[in-house]
Amino acid sequence: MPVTGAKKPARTALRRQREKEQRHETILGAAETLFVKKGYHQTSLEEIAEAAEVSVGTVYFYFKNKEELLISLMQKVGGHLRVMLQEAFLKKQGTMEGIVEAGTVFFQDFCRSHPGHASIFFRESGGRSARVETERKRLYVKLISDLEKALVRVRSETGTTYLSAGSEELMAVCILGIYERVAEYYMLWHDRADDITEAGREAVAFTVAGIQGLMTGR
Amino acid sequence: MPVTGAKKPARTALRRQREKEQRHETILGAAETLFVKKGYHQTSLEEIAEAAEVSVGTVYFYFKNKEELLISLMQKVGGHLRVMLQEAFLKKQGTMEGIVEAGTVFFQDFCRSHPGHASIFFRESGGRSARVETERKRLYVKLISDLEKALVRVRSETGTTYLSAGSEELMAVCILGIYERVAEYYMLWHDRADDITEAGREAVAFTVAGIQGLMTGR
Amino acid sequence: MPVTGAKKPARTALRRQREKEQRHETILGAAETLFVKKGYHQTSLEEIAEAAEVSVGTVYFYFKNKEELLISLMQKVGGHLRVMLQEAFLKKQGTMEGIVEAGTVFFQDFCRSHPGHASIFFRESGGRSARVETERKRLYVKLISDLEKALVRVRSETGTTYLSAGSEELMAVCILGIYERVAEYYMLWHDRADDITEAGREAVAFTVAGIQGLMTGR
Amino acid sequence: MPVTGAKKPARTALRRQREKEQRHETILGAAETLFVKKGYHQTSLEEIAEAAEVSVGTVYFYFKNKEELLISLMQKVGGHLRVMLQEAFLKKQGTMEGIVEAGTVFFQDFCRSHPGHASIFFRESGGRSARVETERKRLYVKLISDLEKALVRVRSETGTTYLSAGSEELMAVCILGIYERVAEYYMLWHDRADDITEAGREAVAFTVAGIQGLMTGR
DNA sequence: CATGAATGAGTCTTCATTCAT
DNA sequence: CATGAATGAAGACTCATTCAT
Repeated sequence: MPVTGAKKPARTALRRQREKEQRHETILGAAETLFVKKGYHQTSLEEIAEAAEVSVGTVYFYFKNKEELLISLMQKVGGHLRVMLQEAFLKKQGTMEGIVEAGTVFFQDFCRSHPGHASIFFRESGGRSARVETERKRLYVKLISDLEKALVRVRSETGTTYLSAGSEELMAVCILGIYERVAEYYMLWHDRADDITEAGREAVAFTVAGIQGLMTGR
Repeated sequence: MPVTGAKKPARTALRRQREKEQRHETILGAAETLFVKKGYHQTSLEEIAEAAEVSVGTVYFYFKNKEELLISLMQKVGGHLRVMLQEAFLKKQGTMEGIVEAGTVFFQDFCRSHPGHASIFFRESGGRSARVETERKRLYVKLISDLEKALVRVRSETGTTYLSAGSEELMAVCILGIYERVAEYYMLWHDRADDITEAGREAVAFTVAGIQGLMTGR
Repeated sequence: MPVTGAKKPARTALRRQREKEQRHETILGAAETLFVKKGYHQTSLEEIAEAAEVSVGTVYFYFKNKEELLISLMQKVGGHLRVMLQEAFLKKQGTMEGIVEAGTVFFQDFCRSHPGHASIFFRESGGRSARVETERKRLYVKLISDLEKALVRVRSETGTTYLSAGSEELMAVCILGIYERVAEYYMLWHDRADDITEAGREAVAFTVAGIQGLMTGR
Repeated sequence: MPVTGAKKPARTALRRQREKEQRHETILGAAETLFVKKGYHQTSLEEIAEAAEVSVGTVYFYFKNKEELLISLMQKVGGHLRVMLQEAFLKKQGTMEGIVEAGTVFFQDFCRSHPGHASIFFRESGGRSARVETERKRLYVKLISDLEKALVRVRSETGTTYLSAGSEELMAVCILGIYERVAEYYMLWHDRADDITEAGREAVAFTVAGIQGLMTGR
């Protein structure tokens, strides 16, 4: 059939496209593994290339430079985290349970299934070049803003008020801080993979109590 | 008098000792300033030497290597922070007010008078070499342990219990996470130097509420 | 008609031939523009391909390598220059006016209509690889030889002699040196596009006087 | 004697200073040799270091980067050339003989004793980075300006006028062009080391005749 | 003790060139 | 013929560290 004949090149092009994306992912994955294990500065591009089973030049074909590799990783992880939290908020929209759900999702799903992600996002991203720092800030601010909005909705739905105009922002910042440190402490330092379940539960309880503590009307 | 003669070298030795300590401090100060401004990896030893108005070799006389410089700094800052918090706890021993006092001291005194310290401790220390990472962990663990003990005392003095055996530890971790992120968010990112006062106050309220939320008996 | 059928592929072949030549020119043109603007070493093959709106591989189909691109350009420009000068000599064969004409053509026509050509020939060609250097020399020698022959003819036609046996060669070299430096000085450095007219006129006068100065019989 | 004792450190410091300068020269010399032999781009910094019998780092201690090495060389050579020409002009101040003297000095002294210098100045300096190009221009402009001033003096001393207001500049440019091409043609290409003597003599004669050709009053 | 010149291993990055599709 | 992804050798440059003076 001529139709089949005509389709062939299209198929090839598609396959190529797919292969290209796969390679992009492979390289990113190799970088992630190494950054988590050895740290950004302690990882050389040659190592990344080797781990991804490509040449150094190929890494540069897919990523402008080493910094871009880290930023891509941060964005991927950050985006992933936002999506997870957002979905949790939506499940129990406008209630404190949404906050609980989000925390649970963070500690049970995000941390447990991608321990490296937390490492990239909370540890490797800090104190690098100006460019990285800017991106890190951008991502944090987005996450905080998401949390803030969820808290605003909780307030308006429950018909209460918070201590001050900036309370939602402050609480969002606190919650992120809790997530961050608890994750690093229990997962990356103590490797108490099962403790994170229990710790996460209590951390969420702490969070909820903290929020309620800043509510004035009831 | 021979006594005078004998004393002279002692005096010189003392002066030398003093000068030595001063130089040590000068170098450490120069490193701190630069690490805060440009980041650890972006600062070269030559820059540090220049800023301290000594030669590169002199820096190596006082510090084993660059890493040691960062570790010294972390220890200095970490020690300073511990002392401040410890004193706060002691003022209102065994009560929740001690926790409040500590938080206040952190946000009002520590952050406001030494903004660079927070940067060193919370940002520059992360994701460096294994050696630095170990030290960072050690310092965090100490701080957490201090907080934990304070919480234990509060519990026993107030005659309550917490949710679980690990609750104190978990809460300590949460509190440190809050301190850390709030400090970076309001001070280092937004440069809202005055907002930290208000934010700090609310963060402390959040903390207290969180702790009380994990108390079971009342 | 079968004739039409037979002719069709021929036509296609012709078109192909034409397209091929066009592409060759397009690539050469893109390379010229970029070499003039950024310099040979500062221009990458990818840039050339992009400017010519073809792929990198295509450039390699038409030119053996990057060096070949520069050499082709040099040959094109050199050939062009030779033709222009040759025509000028022929117009007023064997007289000093032919020399004048050639100079005028160089400064008015060559330089003004193709400022990039002078740049390629006089600036970009120098100090590259051995291969390029050889080619450059070959082209210069040809030009000098042309000039030399013109000077020989002038001498024999006017019935004079020059200072020595090598005078024609020496004068040819001098003249090329004048062309070269005057062109770069007024055109490429000072961008005094109109000054080149006046300067060219005087440079020609200088040249003529120089030649006459080496004539012994009159 | 205590005086000797006191002087010792001074002597050491002086010797160090001298050694430092020597090393600077050694590196510059090694670079010159290699640039002349292989060309700037074909010479790697490692080769330069090896030729100078120092480490790569040492080259970077004395020169900011590779470009700086070339620029230093150009400046050295350019300065040297200027001094030689200047001295020649001064010998026979304000007369055409000064011009003759300068030409003679260029071809006999400069070219013959430092064949590499001419290569660096006239060949290696062209078509490099923007920075180098700027410096090259600056040096050429200075040389031209020197020649121009000498020509102005000749005019005023001899009580003649030139064709136009820009004639001196134009003639200076022509003369430099002649120097340049004649040097490269006879020395670097044909390696007719003895021919340069004869060619130089005639080139000077050509120059003088050219200048006189542009003189209007007599 | 202080100095600062010297080291050189280690890195990132570029880019001409190739070749499977 | 055209494409453009892949290669990897080559090179510039940095910087922590050492050590003779």
